[in-house]
Amino acid sequence: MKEYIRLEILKALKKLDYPEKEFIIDEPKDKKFGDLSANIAMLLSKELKNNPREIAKNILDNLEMDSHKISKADIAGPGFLNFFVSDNYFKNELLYILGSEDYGKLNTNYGKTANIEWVSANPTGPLHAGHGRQVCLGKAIANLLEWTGYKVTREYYYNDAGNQMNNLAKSIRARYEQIFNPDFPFPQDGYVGEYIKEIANKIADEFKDKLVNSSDLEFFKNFGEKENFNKIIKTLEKFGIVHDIFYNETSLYKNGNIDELKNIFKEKNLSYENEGAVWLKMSGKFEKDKVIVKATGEPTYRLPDMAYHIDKIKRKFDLIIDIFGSDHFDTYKEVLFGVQSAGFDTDKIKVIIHQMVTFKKGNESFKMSKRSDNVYYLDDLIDDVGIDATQFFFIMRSANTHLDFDVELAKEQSDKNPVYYLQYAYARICGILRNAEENFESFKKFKLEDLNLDLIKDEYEMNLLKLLSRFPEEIEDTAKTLEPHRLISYLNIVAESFHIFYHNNRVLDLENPSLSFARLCICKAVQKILNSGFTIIGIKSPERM
RNA sequence: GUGCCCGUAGCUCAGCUGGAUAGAGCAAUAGCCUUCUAAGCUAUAGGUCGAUGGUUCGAAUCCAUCCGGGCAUACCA
Repeated sequence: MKEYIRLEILKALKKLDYPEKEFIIDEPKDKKFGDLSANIAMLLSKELKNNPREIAKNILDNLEMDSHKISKADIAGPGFLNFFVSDNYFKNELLYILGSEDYGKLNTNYGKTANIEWVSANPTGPLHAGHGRQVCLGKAIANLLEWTGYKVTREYYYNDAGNQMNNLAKSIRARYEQIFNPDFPFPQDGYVGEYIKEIANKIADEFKDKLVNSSDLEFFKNFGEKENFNKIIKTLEKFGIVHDIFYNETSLYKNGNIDELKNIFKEKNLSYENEGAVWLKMSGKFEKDKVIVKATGEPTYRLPDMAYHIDKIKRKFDLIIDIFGSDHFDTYKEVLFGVQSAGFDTDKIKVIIHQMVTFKKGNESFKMSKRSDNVYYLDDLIDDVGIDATQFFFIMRSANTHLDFDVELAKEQSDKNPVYYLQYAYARICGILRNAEENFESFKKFKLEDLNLDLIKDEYEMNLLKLLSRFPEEIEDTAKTLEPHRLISYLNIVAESFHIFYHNNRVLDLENPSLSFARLCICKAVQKILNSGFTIIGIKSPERM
């Protein structure tokens, strides 16, 4: 509809010999200004040295609108062109919603491939609550991309060769040794969580004291990695997240990609040795050059990260998405810089940075820290508030603002909790449909062809239809910006409008079967949109609450 | 110090490709259940959009400076 109006306005501009200019067509906040509004006249006013209202009038006089689509157009305020879309347009859209399998599913990106890499926590321990934000964001974004036509590869990258993993090995070994000798020293920067002891106990159960005084750190590392990964994957499964590919750092050594990249930097004279380490020139874009290979001969995380991104580029995805917390802000810039220096195009890579999360129980807020023993794990959070509330709370705010996660509010099984507002609307509709199915024999024989659209005229009904027809556009916007919280705002308005509709219009009425059927159809359409929306943002559609 | 993010109602936050009277949820106050789920609806109250300048027909939105908070600034990842 927006496009239609835009085209017609452009035609009118041509007729008037006005210059063509980019302008905005948008829904005005106030309904009295119509369904859509264009600001073209104000934008032209300076160039034409004329009063915007007069320009608007000229445009309006030269507009030829199809009355089936636009019932009225007028001028208001400083020179807005306001359009009133005809009710029939929305009613036809209702038929379309009811008739199509997945209204709002776009084919904009049909045939394209996307890779989304997220979570990517190293297997040094279970996911903590703070990880939840990117876990949930990534899940929603991956769904969203699929909904717009992308073939999506979900990927998890982890470092299994670095210092952190050595640290894990040492920590587990120390806990294991302590079982037999309580005085065995624990490494200074070791991981102090209880889960390390659990892993140590498991080793002791299986191998008894055979590994005491063992220098086989590799064994402890592999054992720990496997244990931690099982836990991480179990947590992800609770969200229904399944990664297609787990990509580990080690494979980049095995296939020679890291050596190859090292050579590219050397040949291009972008790296140099100093104090035994290899440094990458950051050519003034960063404060100083960065180490890519330590004096010990071990690469820092940067080099494998760069090699990994180059690998993703070589796999020819049309879109490559990374999700990181803001604490990785600098590293991703370094990595992209390195990839570019090596001669690869990073245009396809989009990085989503989310800000940190603070958790609040009542007035007490607490932060995540792996160093402390007292960690709030993602599993704990899920146990506390449930999977849907977790998913919802993590994505209901824009990723680039700090998130205050109110655990008490999320736990609340009541009207206070914003998740239930949405889900309740859905459950209510299911209730009505059940009622129709069970108690009103007469509706069963109605078919879509029997729907009398003339019976829909009430403002609450029309309001809903207008909202529903906006769904595809909302999907497109949300997908373009990769900001799932926008979709939540929209679904909120849909739910609200439904509740108001419900309150004012009795749906099932034996005296008025045709009207009841019409309203039932509206309910079904709302149900479809809500269900699609919930599926994308990643929460359930409960039939009863 | 430098880079990035944030500062909007008592609290948590939407709104930001400039547009008409700044929105929602929670909290507060007052109403609505013999009728499809009251996890709902209705109404009232609540604001110098951090501050100051600028850009223009028009700024919460763009620019500059300043103030406040977060994150980063490792031969950890």
